Amino acid sequence: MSELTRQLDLILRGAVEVIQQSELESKLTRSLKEKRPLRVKAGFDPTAPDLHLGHTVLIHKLKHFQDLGHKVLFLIGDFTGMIGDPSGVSETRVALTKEKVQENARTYQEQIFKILDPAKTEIVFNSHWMSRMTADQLIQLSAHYNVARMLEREDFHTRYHEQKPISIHEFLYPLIQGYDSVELKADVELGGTDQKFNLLVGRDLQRDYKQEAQVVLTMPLLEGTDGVRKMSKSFGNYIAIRDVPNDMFGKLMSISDQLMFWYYELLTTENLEQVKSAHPMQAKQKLAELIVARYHGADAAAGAKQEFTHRFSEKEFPDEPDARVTLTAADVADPAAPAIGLVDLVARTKLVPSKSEARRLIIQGGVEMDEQKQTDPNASVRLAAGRQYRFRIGRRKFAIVEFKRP
RNA sequence: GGGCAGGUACCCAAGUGGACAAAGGGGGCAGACUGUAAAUCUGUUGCCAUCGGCUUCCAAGGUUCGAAUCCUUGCCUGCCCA
Repeated sequence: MSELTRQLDLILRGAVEVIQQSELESKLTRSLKEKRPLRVKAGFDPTAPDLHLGHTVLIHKLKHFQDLGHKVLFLIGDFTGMIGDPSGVSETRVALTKEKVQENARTYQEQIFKILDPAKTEIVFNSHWMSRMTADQLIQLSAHYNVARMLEREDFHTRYHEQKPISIHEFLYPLIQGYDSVELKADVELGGTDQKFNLLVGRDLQRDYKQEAQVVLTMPLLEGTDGVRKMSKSFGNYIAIRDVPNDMFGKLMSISDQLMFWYYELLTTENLEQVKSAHPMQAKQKLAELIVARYHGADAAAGAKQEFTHRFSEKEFPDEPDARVTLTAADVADPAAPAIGLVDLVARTKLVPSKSEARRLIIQGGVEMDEQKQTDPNASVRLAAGRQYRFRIGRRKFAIVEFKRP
């Protein structure tokens, strides 16, 4: 197998689309001939320094390029972040301060270098050139594109037709992202399939600025734990790299079997045939273990697995409860015969948002005290000093309650 | 600048003077079922509480015995015309 084919194979693995493959081939050929690494760019939003598994699909692809000897330009879109991107329609993002951006950047590094090789990675900030751009230059830049083409972007198109707001500055985002490629002289830009439009703007702008157009490589979007929408912090369906081992493990175990295969495909190098022939539950546990081990180490993974089995499979009380409450004489009506309403007690654990919620939970059979289901919301619990009461509150939360005499 | 249509609970969305804490769907939570899942079914989903009470329908005022519903002003969004 020629070196070119070897490189292409790895680069294209898992990719959705390459625009244009012939350009990629000639860039690679030239790179090999001139021993000049390709400049591979991918941009990230600094408002969400919590990387999740969705991001790692892209980061792993960057890693592939690195392994092939190319140079990774990890772009942090701090300029755009400082303006605040309102694209979620519903919520306006808060503009970030310089300090916050710096802090986020450090957080990024800490996380991405669990995957990438620092020696072959350059972290760049687009504020570096964008904050120096004059209004004059910005207007010139915007003259390189027109509104009709902007409206081709699906997101804009849809919102336009659904009569939802589109701010002017949202039009600037694709432009700025494209211009970043010009500044960086990117050979290749990676992005999720949702980024396709923005990536293509980069090609157009590079041509306008008399550069060779970058190759665009799109990667699939990873669905979140709900299996429907893309993984995103704002949907609350994400698994963050920095999730503690137990959470990470638990979240991975809660995905559907179907989604599990997809995760295997995009996040691991496991042989898919073998995965499919294994028992789904065991396969899922293995996936969870693999991923936890990647970010937290093998010991943590083994621990998380054990904890999970203990807590959910066997429904045993965990080593460390989610809440620990100590009651004193001040919490009971009659210190001589200490007792407290069940609802109040459950609310005291702070594992439910309100007393009404506690009441509901009890009525619905979601509360156990010392392995006994409690279904009477008006019940009161008699407390013996020094004794620990073990509560299960809801599906997966546990609390220890103790009454202490002063 | 002018005209028109809107702003309802976590989200979408009904309601257009009293029976509205507010239909329906999504999401969440719980129960059943399971493989710990998913799917499905059932219940539940403002707060406090024993009856019952309290605070909500963009904001502030007003009309009324009574307002999410009517009026005024303001803020926000969309469409059309300039």
